[in-house]
Amino acid sequence: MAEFAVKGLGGARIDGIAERAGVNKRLIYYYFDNKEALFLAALETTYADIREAERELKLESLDPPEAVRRLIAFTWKHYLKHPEFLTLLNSENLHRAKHLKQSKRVREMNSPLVQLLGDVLERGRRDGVFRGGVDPVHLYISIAGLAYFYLSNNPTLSTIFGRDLMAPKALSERLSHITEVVMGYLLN
Amino acid sequence: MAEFAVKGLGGARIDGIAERAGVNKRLIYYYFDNKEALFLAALETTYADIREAERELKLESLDPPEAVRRLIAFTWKHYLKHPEFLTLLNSENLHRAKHLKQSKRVREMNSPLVQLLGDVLERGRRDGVFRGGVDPVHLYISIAGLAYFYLSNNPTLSTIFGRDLMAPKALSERLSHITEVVMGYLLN
Amino acid sequence: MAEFAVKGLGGARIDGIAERAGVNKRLIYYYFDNKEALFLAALETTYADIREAERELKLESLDPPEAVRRLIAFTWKHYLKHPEFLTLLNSENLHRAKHLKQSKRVREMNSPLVQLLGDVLERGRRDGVFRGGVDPVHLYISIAGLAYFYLSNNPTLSTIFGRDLMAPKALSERLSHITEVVMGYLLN
Amino acid sequence: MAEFAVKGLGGARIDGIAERAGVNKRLIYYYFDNKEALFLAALETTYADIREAERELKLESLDPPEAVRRLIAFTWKHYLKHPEFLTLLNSENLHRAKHLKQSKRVREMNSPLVQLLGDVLERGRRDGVFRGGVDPVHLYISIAGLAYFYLSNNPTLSTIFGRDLMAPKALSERLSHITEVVMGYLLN
DNA sequence: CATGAATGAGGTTTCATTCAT
DNA sequence: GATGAATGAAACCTCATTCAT
Repeated sequence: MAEFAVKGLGGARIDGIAERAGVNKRLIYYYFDNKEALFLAALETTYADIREAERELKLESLDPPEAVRRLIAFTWKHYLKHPEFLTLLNSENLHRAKHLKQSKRVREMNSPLVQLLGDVLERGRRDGVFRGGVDPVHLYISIAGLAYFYLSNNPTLSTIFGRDLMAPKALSERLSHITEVVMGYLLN
Repeated sequence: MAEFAVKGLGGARIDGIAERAGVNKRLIYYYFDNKEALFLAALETTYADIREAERELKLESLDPPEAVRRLIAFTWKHYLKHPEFLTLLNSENLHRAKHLKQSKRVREMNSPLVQLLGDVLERGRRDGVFRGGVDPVHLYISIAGLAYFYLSNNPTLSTIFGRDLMAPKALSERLSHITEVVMGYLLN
Repeated sequence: MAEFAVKGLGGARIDGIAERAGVNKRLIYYYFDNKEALFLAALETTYADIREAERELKLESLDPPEAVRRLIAFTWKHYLKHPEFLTLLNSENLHRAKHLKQSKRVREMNSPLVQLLGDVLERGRRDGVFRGGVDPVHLYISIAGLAYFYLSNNPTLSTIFGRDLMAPKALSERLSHITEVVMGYLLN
Repeated sequence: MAEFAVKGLGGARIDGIAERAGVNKRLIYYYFDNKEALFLAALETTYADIREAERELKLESLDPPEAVRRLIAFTWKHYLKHPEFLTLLNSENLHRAKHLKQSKRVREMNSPLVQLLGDVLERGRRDGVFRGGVDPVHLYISIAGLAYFYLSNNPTLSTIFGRDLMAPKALSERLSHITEVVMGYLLN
């Protein structure tokens, strides 16, 4: 995962993976058919990790605004703690999701979040605190995008803006900003 | 650009580039030192393209809400029309912006947009239509992120959600959604 | 060694080396970092060979004139039998000894000959058979040079003088000549 | 000549030669058929240079010991002043004198030195100052070899002996040494 | 006399993968 | 379960040379 995360699928080296793993290169082929199968395994693991974490969220037991705030914070922190998730996804998108499409495992562990977010939005609308007509898929993508893009594109953004966007203060400001944008949009 | 966009820096092949360009492989080395120098040239060109397009925007002559809507639509359409910009940037971020940092050209053509967006936000606040305390850099990154992530991660998102997010209808819905999110956040 | 000897460092071909060695080209890179590292290994081996041979000389157990004659004959025969030593050295000198300077191995196996030759000269001087004031380093270089130049530059010398200087008779005459020059100089 | 001298025939680059000459690469091909023809031209020029210089020697007008001393000093100084001569010759020998053999020009300008040296040796023998039975070709090669090897192999020798053999003092000592060796051998 | 553009052949090196044990 | 040795295909890059003007 580390090798793929830092170098991408194409840039990763079997030699590098073997060394990081402390095993002989040949052993990798004992367990995995080829490099792409190994990549898929890494991808599946990162998806499993995030699904696992999502299960702790319990959005259904919170009042709607709090639930959304929690989802935002969770997303932000997970991406921050798991940069390999971002780079693995970028690699997979470069390959037009060809591995993901083959993966039974990932298809089986579909996220409950969109469903849960839909419920939260509906509750909020009924309570009169949220606006109506919000597509939970789009909102989910927006929350993800607001966090993902900032972190994934950090090197170019920091360079272009001449500002260290990974500094602790910049990071906490970003979380506040994302929360304000989403809540500002949702709240009546 | 096309080759780098589809395959990434590591995956692109000099042979492929030569073929697409209709020239001898050797000729590429006549003009460019090596693959990375060529990549940087492609990157610089895409930056030049977007800066060129930005100059047509004239945000300063519009009333604040209209100016923001225009910036959003511009960003969305540019990304949609120039998918290579997204993948080149992803490649560059995978390499921690190492080429960009070396590029005098890119540093010289810094975007006027953040400055202009700051002016628009200030005007809107004085007019009483926009909320105060908005950092233009963060808002700019948010607008970009809302569009970028949807398009760049489209293959995995479409797969995960089991929904064709590149269908024309989905695309126009996305633009509306982004606009609503940003305006919902900004407007008092 | 054979390939480097015949073609020089620049002219040697990895393909040629692989073929001579009867192995796959790729295997060479399994054991050696690159062409220059392989060249250094060849160079180190030739040095090891001559040092090994030098150890059999036992100059210290001979009377001085005999010791010098033996050193001359040894030098001559070693060069004659190991033409690759001459060409490898020429290559290395063309590169200003840059590989040799990096080589721990060669530095560690410094020749005992200069020391031994110094002892022999001193003994001869005390016995009254040799002249005094002879720098063993210069004498060593002279013995080497008298042999080396004749053999290394044989193609051009034979061409210029219109005389086959590699003919057996010419070779034995050369050894006699070198011996006479050195002994004529040394003996009182 | 400079490029060939520093890099050898194989290592020299047409680009490098063009740059040093301050002309377009194509122009070289206007005057010379190919790289080897250019190399031959360089080689011929260095030979012409040394023949030109030899003509100033006038050995026949000096008494024998003085004539030999002068030849030694001349050889030493010429090699020292023209290091390119040494490296060009080394290259040519690596190629087994194949260019030299083709060269009409070099064959036509055969050195008068061996003939002259033969005369000097004969005069010296008749005067009773020189030993008899000295082959002028071998002596000529010896004088050359004593100088050539020291200079041509200087990088490796300096490295092996851990001593800067190109220092001014070392150089003047070398000339003295060579002179002593040759005169010590020749004089009765 | 002079040059910028272009090229084919071939060079070193890399890399995923397999063999043999 | 584990490994050192081996390999074919292909990658990037180099270089002498020629084309067109």
